[in-house]
Amino acid sequence: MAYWLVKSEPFKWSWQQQVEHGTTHWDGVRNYQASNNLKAMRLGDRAFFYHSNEGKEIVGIVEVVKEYYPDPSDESGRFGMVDVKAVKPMTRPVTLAEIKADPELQDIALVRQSRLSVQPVTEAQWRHICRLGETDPA
DNA sequence: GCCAACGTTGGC
DNA sequence: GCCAACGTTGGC
Repeated sequence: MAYWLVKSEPFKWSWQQQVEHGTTHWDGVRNYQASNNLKAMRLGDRAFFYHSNEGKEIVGIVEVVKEYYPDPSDESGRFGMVDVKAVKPMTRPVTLAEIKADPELQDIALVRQSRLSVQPVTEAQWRHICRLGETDPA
């Protein structure tokens, strides 16, 4: 299984809304690198749900329940989306400041390529962040 | 609100 | 195919 991180501005789409809706389309991605990461997602992969701008912290974990397919909101037909479902919240949110300050997380895309909205996470990074968030990584 | 980083567009 | 202009993201 692979691990990922997806970003959302809580004003547009918050973790709370994700929990209330259960399964949702992760649509609206209009960046090739992010889209390629969506394409690489497989059923059962997990992703951290990160609040950008407001909060700047990882607040929960979602699971991929449908693989890449066309995004009907994209008129150009170039971009797709996946479906994700809320799995569980982080017991304790893990902030960007903590991640930046952690020597073991210096290579994470969140630090190195901050604008990318869909990012890969290594298994080591996944476990480390789960430990910081006092959350079972499984 | 500012600005750095970076992606995209379009003229040539 | 280059690159200047412009737009967007997102941290601060």
